[in-house]
Amino acid sequence: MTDKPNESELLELRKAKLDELRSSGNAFPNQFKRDSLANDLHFSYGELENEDLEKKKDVFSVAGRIMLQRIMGKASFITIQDMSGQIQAYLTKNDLPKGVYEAFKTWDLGDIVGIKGKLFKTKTGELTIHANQIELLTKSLKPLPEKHAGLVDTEQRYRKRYLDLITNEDSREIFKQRSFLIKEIRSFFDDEGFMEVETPMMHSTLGGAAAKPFVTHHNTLDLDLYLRIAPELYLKRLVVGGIEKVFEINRNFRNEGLSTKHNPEFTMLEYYTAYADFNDQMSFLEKLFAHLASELNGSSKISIEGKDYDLSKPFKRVGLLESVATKLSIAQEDLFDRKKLEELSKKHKIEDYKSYSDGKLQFELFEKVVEDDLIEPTFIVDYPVEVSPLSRLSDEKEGIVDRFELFIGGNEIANGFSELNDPKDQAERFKAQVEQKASGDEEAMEYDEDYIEALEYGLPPCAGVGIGIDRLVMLFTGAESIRDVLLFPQMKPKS
RNA sequence: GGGCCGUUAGCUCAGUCGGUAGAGCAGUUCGCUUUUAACGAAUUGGUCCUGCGUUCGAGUCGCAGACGGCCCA
Repeated sequence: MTDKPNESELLELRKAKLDELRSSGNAFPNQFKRDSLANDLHFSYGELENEDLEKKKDVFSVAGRIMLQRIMGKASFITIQDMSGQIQAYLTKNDLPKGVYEAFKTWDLGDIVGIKGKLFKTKTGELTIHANQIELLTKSLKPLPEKHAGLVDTEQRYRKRYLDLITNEDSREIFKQRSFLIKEIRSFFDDEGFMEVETPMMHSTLGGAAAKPFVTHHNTLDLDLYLRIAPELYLKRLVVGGIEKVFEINRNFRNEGLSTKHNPEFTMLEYYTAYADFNDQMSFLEKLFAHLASELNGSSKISIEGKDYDLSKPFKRVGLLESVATKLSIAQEDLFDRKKLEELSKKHKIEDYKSYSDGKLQFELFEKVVEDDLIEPTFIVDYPVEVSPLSRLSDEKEGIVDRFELFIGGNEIANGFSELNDPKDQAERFKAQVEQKASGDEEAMEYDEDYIEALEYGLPPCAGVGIGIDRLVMLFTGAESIRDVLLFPQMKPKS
């Protein structure tokens, strides 16, 4: 937003204050050194009494944004906020250098200050820094949102996330937890002997997931490229290359609508383990989730929709067809009867169902009727091969692949399978994808010749998993919208 | 794409039946040396999202649009 021709009175006044600072010296000093964070002081000295604090005689320097102020004639309290939390400072005319208190009184909420002084406790027991020095480090020109309610307007919270972060502790907490979870995931995979990699974000061949892509253009190569929809095919090339345990945490881009569960760019964890199968990966996921819950909350329990679930217990495992048949109170065989399948598809409003294969219809029905009800952590297994072009065929079940998806709280959280490492089979699956694309499926993959060649050198038996990090964070923080776990969710520009 | 809801001061929100636009916070001025959503007194501040229409008169009613939220597809 640019300033309007006739700027508001508030802005004008503060700009005048800043101009005065400019004319009387450096308005944006950069020399102040902080040695303490608010919460560290509370932690280290919060329990001490005034006698002990007086004996210490330590001088601390803190810095942060003025959030609250209680100004009296010759003494004031202000509350400043830094990245750790808040601390109160006590300023008196007599204890500050000449003229500083008078200058301070012209400062505003939102200004960023540095303070030096000793600690003491007020008569209500609040740890406070008694300033013998205070310096205005950055003048804030725009007024902060309301001090009690904070920034409430959802749109503004997303568009001006910095204001949301300044005023809403809940929001700060979610992003701290997000950072913590990702750090824990990294250390978990590190401990398990995985190597983290980064693979291309710009792909010349589309693959690794069923999704519509974004297209961009490289000028000097004069080449259209896709923003990646998944890193899968590159990560498996790395397994061919001998990185037998590999993972990547990075962005994927899918050209789909926006919703409380979808953002066009989102963060995905994918990992691949050589000499493991999809059953091993389900066990591994159970271990990962129990670990994350206990590291984040100190307990393996998480709360979903007001109910507690213990992630240290094995998750339920249910066959996809079984779940659909149970939900619809029909026999599983009915899901192989083309006529009955089409009737069900029509009834549950699946578009274009006539052109879909049986397996695709079974999968679509599952998504329509079962998915939302999978609140308790549940592995759905036995996926149709038609919707799993990169998964290894089951040794026992015809038309079924060694694949699972993990659902918690009605959301798909993870997708994993034993990897298809037969180059001939993979080539045929790609061809089928190309045919589907030709017949109008915008989400189908392209034929990746280079990947087939990699498979021809030998991909060891392996299994891989993808986890949507944003949805994982939603799960662990209880956020109801993906926008609440993304610092800058996609928004339409305001004209 | 469809339905419902929202958009009023910098922020949080009222606004009755269509009849001069309101409060709290923030700001400004004054007072106040242990306050803490500091307090007391005074006071400034409006493209009522945009456009068109109905009407003597629209924040309010109608139509169209923008942006956002929720639900559905």
